[in-house]
Amino acid sequence: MSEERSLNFIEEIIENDLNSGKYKTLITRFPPEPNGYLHIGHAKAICLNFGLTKKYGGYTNLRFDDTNPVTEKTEYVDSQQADIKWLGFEWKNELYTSDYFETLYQFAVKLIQDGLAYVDHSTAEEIAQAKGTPTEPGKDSIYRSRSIEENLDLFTRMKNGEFPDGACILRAKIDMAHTNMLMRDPIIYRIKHADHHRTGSTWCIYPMYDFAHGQSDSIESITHSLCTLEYVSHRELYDWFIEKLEIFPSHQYEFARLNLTYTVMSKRKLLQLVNEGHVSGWNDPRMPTISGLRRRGYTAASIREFCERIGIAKRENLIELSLLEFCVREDLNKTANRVMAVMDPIKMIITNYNQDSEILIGENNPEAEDKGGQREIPFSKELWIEREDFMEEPAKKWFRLAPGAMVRLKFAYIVKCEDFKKDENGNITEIYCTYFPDSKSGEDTSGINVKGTIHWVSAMHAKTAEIRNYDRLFTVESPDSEEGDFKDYLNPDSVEVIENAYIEPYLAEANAETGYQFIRKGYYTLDSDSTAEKLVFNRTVSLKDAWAKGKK
RNA sequence: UGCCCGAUAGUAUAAAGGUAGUACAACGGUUUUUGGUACCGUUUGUCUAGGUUCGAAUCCUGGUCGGGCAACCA
Repeated sequence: MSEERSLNFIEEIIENDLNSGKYKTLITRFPPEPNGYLHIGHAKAICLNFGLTKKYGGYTNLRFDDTNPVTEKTEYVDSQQADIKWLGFEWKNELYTSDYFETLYQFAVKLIQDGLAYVDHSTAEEIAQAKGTPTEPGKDSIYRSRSIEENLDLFTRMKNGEFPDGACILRAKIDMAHTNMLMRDPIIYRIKHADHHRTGSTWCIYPMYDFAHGQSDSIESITHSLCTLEYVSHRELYDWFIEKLEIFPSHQYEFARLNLTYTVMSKRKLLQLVNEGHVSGWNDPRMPTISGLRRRGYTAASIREFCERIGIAKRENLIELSLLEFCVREDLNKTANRVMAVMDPIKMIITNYNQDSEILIGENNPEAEDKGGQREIPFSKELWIEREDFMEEPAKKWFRLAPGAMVRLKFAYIVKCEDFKKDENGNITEIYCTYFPDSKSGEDTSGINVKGTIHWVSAMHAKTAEIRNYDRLFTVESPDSEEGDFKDYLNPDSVEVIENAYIEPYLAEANAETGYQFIRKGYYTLDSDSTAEKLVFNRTVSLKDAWAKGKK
């Protein structure tokens, strides 16, 4: 099929199955539990499942694994659907495990009839106690040998709501001494008198994951059921139920989940960050959620590219955040219009500029195929420039402004620094320059060569905006393998808010969903907090900065 | 102390018994009206001990290290 690119181990399995005629059509599924927001780790699974059927044909179902009514909400169903669509994938069928509750119930009845399941009245503690340990076998429950008739009757009564939560459970009868703990008579149905987000109060017994997932795969004729490594030991049970129920044999294959440096990925920990107010919500731009990344300015294409590059394997991994950043820079470099914004302003006065102002023309994106078009940029006698672009006593290899030094103002003229003014504290307040009228960008006849080009905004035309410069959320590579609580390693400087940055007028009409490059600074996007009066920009990622790096 | 996974440059990922390659990172250079981009180059690797073989990252055995497994969660 594909000769050029090497295959990952799942693609190899699929190609073998397709070539041998084992399956004619590939069917996969993405099965999130609707109990939280999707994150970049889910994106890996989404790209895998949908990408496979895109590549080999067939289709992918979206199935909400909603077997636990107390944790699941419609709100999450909606956000998860939106995130998958935004990532650029389309599912064939929108399905819910809860659609199969009746079928699953019948499956359980069959198991009982075949003498392979029983109702147990032991308490949770007793069951845990009797389970044994990985090195010691468990003990049979005293309810294990009940008659089929009695089990049938009790299970019916469980379903009819005759028992309170926890009074009893239905267990598969396998082997209490099995070396795989999951095979020691696993619980398959429990009583929960709780409202389900889709089935309401129709049911008061709900199947456990292990008694729902494989069967749901089977019902949908999923050929390749892909999940993460922590389910490896569940596969034995998955296969056991399919065999005993004599239903379509879906097969489970496991791959390593994504771990990212300077990030936590578990839903529990992300929820904690939200609940304890360390971030503003699930879509805080520092969160690794799809909605957070989107708000931060990450593009769907860049996330898909990232998932492509990290590969699929069975080994535990910790991917460097720099790869994700590379992917978004690579994408935005081709699409983001170049604009100018000054974050830490200092005034520059061009002493020999005698006009009021003029309109300059700027090319929006030299890297785009169509160059991104052009825009007007007003220029005048007084400008804002970046404080860090001036050094009173220039360092070695300093290409920027310093007394007597010359730089080009991007899209405009070459200027020479003639003088500067300080306040009583020694802070520089104003810089005085002269400009070379014949050095205008695009029609430069001055013959002057300068090493540095800096960005600027015309003071009289500037608009203001709030700029939020985000950085990594944690100070250590692997917050959850560090000693103590992962929250001890939160980065106190994960966001720097600049209340009043100066932006060029063109940006007043910035729209969300669009990435901009603030020249020499980074990629930015309009935040949803923006109002007509106050624009807010998020830094998606900084530009590489060889100068800053060299100084360290 | 049981069972199950896994182990290739700093990080990932290829090489189906036959040249250890690619990307990111790092470092150096060229180009540049962004110290960006682009382009070129450099450094760094098969966990270990045996065995099979003309030949082993790959197959076999032992060991070491890492991860998972004892929720009425998924």
